[in-house]
Amino acid sequence: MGINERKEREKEERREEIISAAEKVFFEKGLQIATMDEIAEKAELGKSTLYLYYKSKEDLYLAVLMRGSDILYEMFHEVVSTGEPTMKLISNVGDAYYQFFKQRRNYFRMFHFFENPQIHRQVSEEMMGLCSTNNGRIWTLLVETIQRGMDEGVIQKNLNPMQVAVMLWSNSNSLMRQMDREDNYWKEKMGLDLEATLRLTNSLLLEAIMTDEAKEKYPEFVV
Amino acid sequence: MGINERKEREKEERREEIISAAEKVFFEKGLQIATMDEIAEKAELGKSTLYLYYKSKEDLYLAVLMRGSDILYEMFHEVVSTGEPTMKLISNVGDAYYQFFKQRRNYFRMFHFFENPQIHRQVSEEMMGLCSTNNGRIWTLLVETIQRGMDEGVIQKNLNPMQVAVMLWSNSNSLMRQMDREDNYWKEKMGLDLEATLRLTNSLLLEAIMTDEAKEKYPEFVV
DNA sequence: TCATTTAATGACTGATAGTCATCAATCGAA
DNA sequence: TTCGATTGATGACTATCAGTCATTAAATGA
Repeated sequence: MGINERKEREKEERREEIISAAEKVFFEKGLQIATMDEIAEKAELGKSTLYLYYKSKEDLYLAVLMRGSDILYEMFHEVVSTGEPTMKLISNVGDAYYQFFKQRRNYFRMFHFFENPQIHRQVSEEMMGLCSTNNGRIWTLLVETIQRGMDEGVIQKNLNPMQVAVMLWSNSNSLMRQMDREDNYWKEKMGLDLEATLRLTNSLLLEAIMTDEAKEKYPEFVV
Repeated sequence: MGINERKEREKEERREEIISAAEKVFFEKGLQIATMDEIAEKAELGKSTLYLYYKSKEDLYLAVLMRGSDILYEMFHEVVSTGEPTMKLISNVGDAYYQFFKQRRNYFRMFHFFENPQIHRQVSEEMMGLCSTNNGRIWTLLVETIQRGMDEGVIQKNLNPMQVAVMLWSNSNSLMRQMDREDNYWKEKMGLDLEATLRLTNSLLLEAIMTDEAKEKYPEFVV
């Protein structure tokens, strides 16, 4: 039955076309201001057609967003697969997230969706499940890397690896969010370089979770 | 001219009534789902009347939010006025923010508004100005306290006091935001206590910015 | 050839932010 | 006290937009 396979493929292609059209509009306008009519026009489809593929505007938004989390996962995966010392890997993952922020700003912005539960009214169960799986991969990768650091004795063993992951993520994420919003305000009005602040807090936290042996072995991580 | 003063007073009272009605609705539904019709009904006024007092739903939202930032300012102000050692003050301010989070959850949630610039389309210049002033007071208070810590030699002098303020705020805020969203998820699915994570990161950062003399003098802040 | 399944759509509904012409109450000058 | 003017309040309206549904068009295969 080659016909069914072709149809399946075409359907998948159309789905991707819709995501690409939506991406353009969401990048430009954000979730609130983007309209399904505009996305439909950009996709050269009727608005109703979009609803054959996605149940709501929010679902479609998440479909775009997942392209972003796939990219982030790949970046992290590449970083932790280099075979460098684990302490360096953990530090590099932080740098990679900053790279993602700088290079994929539009996707980074979309991630804010998860930070504002008030928007979630129209998200379908299925889509939320897909996103959870996607995010889970990233968390697993982070936690495993930190666990490895503990096993190798460079990270203090009395800490909870997930706690460390949340701590580092939370800190980076929050400062980058602030940079995205109002970097210029802090720089010009307050004379404060948020990028430097990010580097500083990362260093302080990293140093705080290292073992004494690791500090001797890797003095470059000691402020 | 007692009449004009009475009118002025009545207008101010009505303004407060509107804010109180809006507060109930926004607390219950959040910015997106709350409707001006519902607020008008709760205030026992016509919807159009609301627009005589506030230019948009967002402006009204910010009027409510500012009640929250006034409360937070008062809490911080009380904490830093106790005359305790500055190191203790800085630590207490962190605790106060956590108290605010626990006791004034609804206001804490509203603060998220500032973290999502995509919502801001309808905020008037005036209202944004009022909010900036309000927030400015809080930042000034934080920065001054940290500066005092530096002057007294308990905080490392090579740091930028504003940088330290942003660092501590950003860290607390981010973790509390996460607790608000999905504390149960992390607790039950991941076995992770976010409150403990918050305490840990606060301790680590605080210790990292202290001078060596301060660590000797105040060993309770050393992990 | 034609009935059936599938994909696509335009016209529609319902909800809601924001506007505006009009009305009502209060005020102050004559 | 009277009446024009000012101020406050409102209901009816518009514009916008997410989401629905009956209908149409196209592809399929018996």
